Amino acid sequence: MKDFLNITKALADENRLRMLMALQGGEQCVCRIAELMGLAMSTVSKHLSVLYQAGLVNARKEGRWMYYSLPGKGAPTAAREAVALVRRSLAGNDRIAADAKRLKKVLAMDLTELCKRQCGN
Amino acid sequence: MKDFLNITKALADENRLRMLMALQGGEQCVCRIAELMGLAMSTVSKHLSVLYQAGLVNARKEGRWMYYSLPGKGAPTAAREAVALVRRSLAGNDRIAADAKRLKKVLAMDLTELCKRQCGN
DNA sequence: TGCATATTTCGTCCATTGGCGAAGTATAAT
DNA sequence: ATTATACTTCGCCAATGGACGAAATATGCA
Repeated sequence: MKDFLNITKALADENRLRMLMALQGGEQCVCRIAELMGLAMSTVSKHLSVLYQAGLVNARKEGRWMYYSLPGKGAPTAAREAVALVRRSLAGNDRIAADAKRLKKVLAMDLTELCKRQCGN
Repeated sequence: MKDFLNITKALADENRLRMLMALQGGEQCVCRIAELMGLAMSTVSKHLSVLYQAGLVNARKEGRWMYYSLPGKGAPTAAREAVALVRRSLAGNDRIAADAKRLKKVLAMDLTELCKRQCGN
């Protein structure tokens, strides 16, 4: 019960849903997601932590960067099914589409440049 | 997005999950659920309203009683899939099993007697 | 019509949550 | 070693959410 509730609570926030959907484009570091969402890095970090606690994202550290991604086949069933439900339910959504479009631009930006801007904020 | 968010928010509460699961035993009026959950009737009514707004339960009025039930085949896909996920995820849960057991006792109680007690509270 | 009663709505309280910036932590580069 | 930087944690504030009891709203019954 507690596990499933962690999942549903993690999904009960628009920004976290947007982040999950954005991760469909592959793993991302916190900076890029902060840039995409227009939120403070600390806020994004917290959101990703909530998603991670619920098992809805993987986390991988590489140097100074943390890469978050959607859970793979090894992930618990409940988490995978939840992510699948989100994907199906938000597939055609306008906001999500706009995010995906904007993500491309963010991906084109220079990473260190982008992070510097975020951190200097 | 808003619709799906309504669903996830509705599912992000333990008592509402318990109510959804309890409705697997068939449609129930507010009194019985209040008795089952040990919550004030106003609280239960609000919870059911949240579930209803999200499309996760049907509501049927019969005389003074409101009967809530799980959505049927006519319900939107997102809602039906969400309920299905809840059912799968909480199927073997202890608390849910205890609720189901207790629900039988509640069903055996006299309805008007039970409601009188709830209202007099 | 008036009364009983099942449910909803309202007002209030307290706990939780999302947001930010500042401070802390860990890792790379000089 | 010192500095820079990507991220997390902490402390705070405002907004939201869940709980209750009281008041309001139906609906059936005498």
